[in-house]
Amino acid sequence: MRPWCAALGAEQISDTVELVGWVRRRRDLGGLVFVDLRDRSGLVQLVFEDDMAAEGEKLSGEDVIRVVGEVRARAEGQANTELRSGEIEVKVIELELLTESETPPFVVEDDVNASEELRLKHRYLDLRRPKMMANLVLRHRVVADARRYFDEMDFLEVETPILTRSTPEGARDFLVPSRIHKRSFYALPQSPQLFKQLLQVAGVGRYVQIARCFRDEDLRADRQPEFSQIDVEASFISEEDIYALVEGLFSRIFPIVGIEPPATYPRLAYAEAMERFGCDRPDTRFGLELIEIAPFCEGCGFTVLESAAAEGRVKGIVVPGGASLSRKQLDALSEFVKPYGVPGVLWFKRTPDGVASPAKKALGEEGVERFLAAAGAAEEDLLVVVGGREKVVFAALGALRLHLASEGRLIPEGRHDFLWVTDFPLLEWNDDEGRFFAMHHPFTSPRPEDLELLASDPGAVRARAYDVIMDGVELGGGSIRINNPTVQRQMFTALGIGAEEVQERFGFLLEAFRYGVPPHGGIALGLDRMIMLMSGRDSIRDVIAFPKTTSASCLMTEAPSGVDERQLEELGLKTR
RNA sequence: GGGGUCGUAGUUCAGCUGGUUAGAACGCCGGCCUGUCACGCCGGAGGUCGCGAGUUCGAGUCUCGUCGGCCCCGCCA
Repeated sequence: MRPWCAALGAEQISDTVELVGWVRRRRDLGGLVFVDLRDRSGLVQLVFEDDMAAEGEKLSGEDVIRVVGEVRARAEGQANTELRSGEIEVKVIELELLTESETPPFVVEDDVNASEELRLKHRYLDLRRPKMMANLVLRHRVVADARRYFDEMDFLEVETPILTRSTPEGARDFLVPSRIHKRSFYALPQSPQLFKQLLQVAGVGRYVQIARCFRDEDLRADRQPEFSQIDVEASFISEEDIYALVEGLFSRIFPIVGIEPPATYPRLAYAEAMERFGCDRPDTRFGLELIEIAPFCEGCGFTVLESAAAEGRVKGIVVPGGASLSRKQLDALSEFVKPYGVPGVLWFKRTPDGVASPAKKALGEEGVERFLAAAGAAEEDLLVVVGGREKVVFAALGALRLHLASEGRLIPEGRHDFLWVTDFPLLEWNDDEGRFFAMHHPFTSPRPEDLELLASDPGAVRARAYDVIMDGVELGGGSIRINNPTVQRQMFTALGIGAEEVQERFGFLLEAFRYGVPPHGGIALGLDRMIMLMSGRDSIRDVIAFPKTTSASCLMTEAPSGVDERQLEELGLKTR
């Protein structure tokens, strides 16, 4: 095989090699022409001299060429330490222009900042940039190592259907019309959930799949309509087995980028995570934890606080050194929290000149002092307080905490925190629909000691569910599943799904469970987010070869698109 | 569904309170150049100011609408 460009080094000196690749840049000195040749591995410098100089002059950016040349050491002091192949260069003896390139719409180099729109339209050029190619390489290495890891642990990779049936609950499905069965639709899987459970009934015992999942919901920097999971399920296991399995996996793959996770991760109950961080996927790399304020509000003399404490929750954050924030900056904090459904923040300051707060008139100097003392605010500190319904208070302060940390650059460079969040609620009340929904999914096992609450106080039941969090990003989540048909029926009852609907939607699962279902559980890890964190990017688009825009289109293929009338007819469909 | 922000040479951007011929850098084209690696020097071409209305004597600039990119809320695990 031909060598890769960047693989050439001192060992190949005086070898004659054949190279292929793309012309990255030409430096034409007249009778002497240098060309950087690029392939997946990187760059090597070609030299066209004497008779060949005229040949080299004809080349331009992104032309595809084949050369035969002699590897030689660069002269003293002319090595390029920026290049892996910088000690050598290749004196070209023979040149073949395989294909000429038109001038590309943007220069194919790492530090050229073409708009993402343009990069997505010409994704093949974008991927040619070394940083993007490195992301593809990293992704491959992680997947390859993960597969090796699970193979060593006796897991079996099994493919599950992409054309499957629509199930209620969870995200909106992508639907695929059936030509053969008019008015019937397949759905693309939101995850292989039911199949991986059925594989346990089948006796696979330990299942893994790099699975593509589809969810028709609005997009974000970390959300694409199709994404990949490292999907895992096993029989006869407990939470502890899953934790150890995932910790073992991460210890294998994170070192690829120089991150060494601890052998085991701290565990945090959901309720505690919410109280301390206002978030079920806390970033624990910095402080600014939430403080309970409500006990100091009763009878304090400031009606807003009194009623907030009586009807909901009041919590705050102490910002060390935050007393220096200007009025304008404090107003901005209020603006920041408004979208989360609270009226704003109430602030208290302790400065050398005394205390300050918009509530000072109502509370008096002593009142303000009492709040600051209760929150443990030192001189020059700022206390911000938010009151309202529990859900919005947590949402507002959880978001504000992250905002303050990034504004104040409070996250230590190079630090990475891994942790498990456990004991999630089994069910979550939905106001719009007026019923409970499964927080994880309807097959998640309640904790046995909470089982009796399922009928009386469904919201209080804790689940045998867990999420693995890194740096405030949810990398994955899973649960021990229900393997008792009676409990499963109780769960459906709590969800308000009638017996008939259960039979129609999930009959096949319940039937399977009649024939010997092993206790089982699993987890799904977000591969794209994992690669994003490993490569230090802030969007999963950068680690997916051909991603969609935030409006779910592909700028390269212009998908989605209209189709022929005839295709619609065959499917028995009419568009409006 | 809602909010914010951006859209001007091939690219990244500048363009003031509306006013003559819309600029810069990089890229591109031509010329010179034998040790460059962001090569250098000289010269040149290149514009549907996203699109559509409106206000105005006059719109890149103001107003409304619309399309597209990005970020966030809702939604989604």
